[in-house]
Amino acid sequence: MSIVNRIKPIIADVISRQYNQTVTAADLTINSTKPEFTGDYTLVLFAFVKSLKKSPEQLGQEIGDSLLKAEPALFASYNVIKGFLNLVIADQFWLDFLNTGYDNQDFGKKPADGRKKMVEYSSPNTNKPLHLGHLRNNFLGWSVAEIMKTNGHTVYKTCISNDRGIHICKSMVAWLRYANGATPASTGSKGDHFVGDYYVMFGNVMKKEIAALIESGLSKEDAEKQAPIMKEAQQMLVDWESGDEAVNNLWKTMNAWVYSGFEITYKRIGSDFDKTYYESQTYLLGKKAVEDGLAKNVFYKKEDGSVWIDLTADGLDEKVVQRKDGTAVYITQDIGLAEQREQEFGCEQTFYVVADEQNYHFKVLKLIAEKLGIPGASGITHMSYGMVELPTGRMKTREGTVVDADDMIEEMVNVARQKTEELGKVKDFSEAELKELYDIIALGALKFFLLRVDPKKRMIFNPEESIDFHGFTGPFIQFIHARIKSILRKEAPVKSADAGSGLLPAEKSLIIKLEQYPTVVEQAATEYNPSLLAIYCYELAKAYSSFYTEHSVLTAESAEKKQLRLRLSQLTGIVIAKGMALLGIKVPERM
RNA sequence: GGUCCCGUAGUUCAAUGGAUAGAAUAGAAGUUUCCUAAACUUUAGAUGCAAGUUCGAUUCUUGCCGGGACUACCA
Repeated sequence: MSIVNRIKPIIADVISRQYNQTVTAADLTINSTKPEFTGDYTLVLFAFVKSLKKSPEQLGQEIGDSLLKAEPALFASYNVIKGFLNLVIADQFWLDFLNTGYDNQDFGKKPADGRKKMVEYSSPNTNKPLHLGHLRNNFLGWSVAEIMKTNGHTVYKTCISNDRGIHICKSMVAWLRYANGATPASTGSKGDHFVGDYYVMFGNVMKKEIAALIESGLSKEDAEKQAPIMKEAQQMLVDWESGDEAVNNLWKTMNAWVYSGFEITYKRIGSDFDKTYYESQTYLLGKKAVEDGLAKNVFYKKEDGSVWIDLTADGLDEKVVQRKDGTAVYITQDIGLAEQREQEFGCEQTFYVVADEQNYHFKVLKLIAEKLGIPGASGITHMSYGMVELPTGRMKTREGTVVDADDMIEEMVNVARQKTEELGKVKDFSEAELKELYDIIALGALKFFLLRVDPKKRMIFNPEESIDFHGFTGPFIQFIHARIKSILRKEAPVKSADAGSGLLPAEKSLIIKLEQYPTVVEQAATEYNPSLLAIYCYELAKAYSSFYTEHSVLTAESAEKKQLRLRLSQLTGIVIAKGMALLGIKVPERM
């Protein structure tokens, strides 16, 4: 149990008895003591001033005295400043914590609780390569899943591949028209990029065709409807749905190209899935949901045959759930898929890692699922995250302002190589070792950059300035880990010896930070927010860095101090490695 | 028009209603005979505007200004 959770009931009990009031642990506000004051944790007293009818200063003195009396082994001293009771935890508590757990590889890990969760993330379209926005999605989804696993849950990672529809037909049409049979192999390009180029080409050609039609006298609206290439794509979608063999073969071929490209990227960034669903296989599931909804009078049919749901009572709109031609719309497919997955996995909660532009969509989705009485409907959770933008605004495929994922990674690797060569600290590394190190640093920098920000918030990526390996970055934390490993290679802590008596400030700050790790993991899991863990890892590394500069480990003042610092180093190394692993970031032995 | 989100140092990000609003980076000044200087230390710099609730507001409420998303028989 964490120290904060341990002292809370003690304090609540002391207050309750002393003032004859019912105060529970949940009523207490306990913060880390600000560095400019003396203390480890601070109780905020203002909340009790009114009900107990005493001044904050007096309250603080009385509670502080009682705590020292009640738990002399736990509280060393206290001081009261304004409405804050600053508590100093006894050194012996911190030393016991360190000496019993300094080599615990499972620190922060909870036992399995049998609760099942699903995280659906990544979910790409198979008509273009992944970009920076997809990377945020992939890193967030993967990390949240791993954090929840460490928090004791059983987690399934899934992916829905948006592999059919008009957007897929667009790249197919362009390929048919202009490729002359070219393939990724014949052009030496990566499959997803190859197909993506034709998707872009489609847009360019359509723009020209529309312009020509407008020139010949058509209105903009009509021109957009009548552009020949668009009509071809629409016809192709109809053909695809009717099972046309040629179209289906082309579709299979081009999707296979894209998947071969995705596989390379996924492997490199570490994304993995327990199950991948394909829209081409699930898009008909919505039909059953529609019948169901009509039978339950949740949906209603208009004269033209289209099916709707009225959500105005819930503050939303009327939404169409099936077109008049009987085909399913996107949201209905989602309902069908949700139902199927519930039957397959039976998770109490399903996280959809999808950008916040779809907030409305998921509000509607959950409402419909609930009204239909689909099991697990209440567990539908939109893990909404903000989009990644450039300093110039939103990334747009058509305007070529998209930051490609593969290019991005490559550039980070180049910077990692350049910096590493400049520093010249790993000249004895083999080619393979260097390559691995560059990847670790490059992806560490990229993942940390995207994960350190609160997922809910939009973030700006500046290509010129965002690639940094100094300060609040992944490579800084990796560097601290390498330093720790360098010490531990020379000498590791000894199991038997008991270490330390008093704690110096830098030692204590570090140990307090270490003790918080399980609490941070738990919080990151319940709030599904990896940035809490990223910030924590940085603060821990920073605390170690200051400690390292101020005190020598291997040539400590005494054998006892050396043992203490070796243990501090070892536990810090473990927590950094474990914490970063939950973000999908590896840490090197040397760098 | 309607619904929702966001405005914090030059820049990118923090801050369960609590102490003098924290970091990083860019700026200024230092630190290496000593476990890896991708480091450490010091310094300067910010809550869009106006009211309200509160002992206390970056946080809650309202208005204004500025930015964004959604509001398709698209996915």
